[in-house]
Amino acid sequence: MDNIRKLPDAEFDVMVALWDCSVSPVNTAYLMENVGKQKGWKAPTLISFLSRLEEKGFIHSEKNGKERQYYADAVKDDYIKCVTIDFIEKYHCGSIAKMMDVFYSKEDDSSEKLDEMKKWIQKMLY
Amino acid sequence: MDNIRKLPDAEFDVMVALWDCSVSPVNTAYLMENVGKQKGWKAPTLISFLSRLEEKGFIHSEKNGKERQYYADAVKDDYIKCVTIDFIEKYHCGSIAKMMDVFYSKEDDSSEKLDEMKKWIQKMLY
DNA sequence: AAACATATTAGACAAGTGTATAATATAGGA
DNA sequence: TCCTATATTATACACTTGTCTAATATGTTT
Repeated sequence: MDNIRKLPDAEFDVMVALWDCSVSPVNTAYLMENVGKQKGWKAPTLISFLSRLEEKGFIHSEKNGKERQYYADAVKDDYIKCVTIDFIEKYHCGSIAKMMDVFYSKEDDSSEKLDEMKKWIQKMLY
Repeated sequence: MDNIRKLPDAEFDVMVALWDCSVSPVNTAYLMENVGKQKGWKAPTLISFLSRLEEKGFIHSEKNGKERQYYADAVKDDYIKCVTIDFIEKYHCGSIAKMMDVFYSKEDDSSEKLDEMKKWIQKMLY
């Protein structure tokens, strides 16, 4: 329920890489391979983001020889849930239904979002 | 479908005030009354945000005597729709259903969000 | 031990954002 | 017309974010 600090884009991308890898810890080389490269970052750029994430308490690291190993501390689902709640609050008065309205208009009653939601509800109800 | 530029928090708050007022144009005094005051801004702070919004093409203004009148140009629903689509893309792989998963867990089958969605779907289906 | 290769650190810088102070313009009254 | 009150403008400044270059540290090879 606490308000997790919202991360800037680049730091979030790094977190995703950390969250989505099967092993832990990982080193900078791994992260360069998995996000840095696609983003076109130089190694110090990546490490800069990692330092900031560490300051913010999202990760911690250990020096191992000349390398450094990184561990994610924040929990992905918790973070995503927080930002999602904040988002709905800010842009849709806290109402999921209001948010859905955005995707549905009288003229367009073939909304894929509506279908998607129907399926989702069905699944939830069995 | 264009990617509307995402506004920083303070500028968005000003836009909301502009969008949600019944008249147009409005002057700075009105906006101070309706957002500035609650936020604790000094007049030049508000005007600073207004100038930036004008640069970004979200509003335009006309000088009238010693005052200035502001007009919203961007459309609220369009903007909200854009940021919402971007959000779902970034945090939920573009899937509303995945987003709903965040609010639903096996242990907690009394989710209010689920109820809200059931009602929404019902309404949509009549 | 000296030299190399490579990873990390320190520091820097521009752009964007939140915010304000000081300067200027202008409507209205004395 | 001159003064006053008030709105606007011009600037400025600190912090955050994205990004990097130059400096430093360390494991490896000779």
